Amino acid sequence: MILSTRGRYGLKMMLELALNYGKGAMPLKDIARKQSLSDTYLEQLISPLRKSGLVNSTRGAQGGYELAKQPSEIKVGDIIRVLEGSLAPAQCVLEEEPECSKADYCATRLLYEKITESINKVIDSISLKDMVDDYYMLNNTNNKRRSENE
Amino acid sequence: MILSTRGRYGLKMMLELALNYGKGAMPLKDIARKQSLSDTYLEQLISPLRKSGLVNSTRGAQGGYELAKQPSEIKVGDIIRVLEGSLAPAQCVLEEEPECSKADYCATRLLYEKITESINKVIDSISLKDMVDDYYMLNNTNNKRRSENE
DNA sequence: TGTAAATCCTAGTTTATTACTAGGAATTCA
DNA sequence: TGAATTCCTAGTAATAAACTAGGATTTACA
Repeated sequence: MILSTRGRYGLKMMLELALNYGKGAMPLKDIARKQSLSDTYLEQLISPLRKSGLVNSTRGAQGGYELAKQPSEIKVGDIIRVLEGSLAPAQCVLEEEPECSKADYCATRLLYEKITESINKVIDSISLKDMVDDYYMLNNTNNKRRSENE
Repeated sequence: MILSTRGRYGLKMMLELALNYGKGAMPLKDIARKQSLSDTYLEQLISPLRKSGLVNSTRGAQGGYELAKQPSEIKVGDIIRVLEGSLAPAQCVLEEEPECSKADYCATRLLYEKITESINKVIDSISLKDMVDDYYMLNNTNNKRRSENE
């Protein structure tokens, strides 16, 4: 499994905020309830998202969170990198000056670089807007669960 | 980090065996020494590789391990999947009948499927032979460390 | 035929990471 | 003022990762 709950729950949260985009602040408890997740845990995850400028918060009663930019301007990669760190297969790919003390390290590093590049290409090409579009597409054609549930 | 030491050490081992391909069995201690890794730990990793038919073993004195197929026939993906399991971002991608109880699960699942597909494309297109070629290419142009060291 | 060099197997142990929970301070609207 | 909320720090419990230990089995070779 590449993503831990941090990344997976974080993506769900951000999708929820994207669905709510333009409708004002959404309290964390609402997000947690909609996704059946622990709100105290989500609190831990949304904190770095706020600090990295992806979401804005409003404190106090009637407060909550909202996206800091348009959904189309937030890439899945931005979210994942904040919550999981870089999705590299090995440390050496992340270093400025990787010390490949043996040549065979480099042969595996080439591989790791190719994997990293390929993952980044995907997660940096998909925005929250794309996910919202997918969401509505799935919702209208395959099922009506959301409207039934809520 | 996508790969744990299992995958990373496993790849190193297999690259070592690929470099030794055609020269008979190579004892695990030699591999461990060349890669500066614990041989008792590598023992644990090579066991599933043998059981999955990627390496053959010869027991007893003068025994060791060798690739069960030509390096060109062993893909990096074969090795990684044996040692790490499938590189999927989330469980639901691996399931036959993923139960997306809410539609938004599906929107993230589409994303996970795209990531999975992209990773598989890379790791299933690179063989041990490719890595060996990279190894010699790096060794001849960038450095001579290996020949100095051994 | 004995011995050293190997693989093979099972079961531990330690360390690190993940996945949370708890409690309370600060802020803001009604 | 009081309820609803974010914000912050520190803990804890559970799980997974990264090894280690010990011994049984096999085999080449002197």
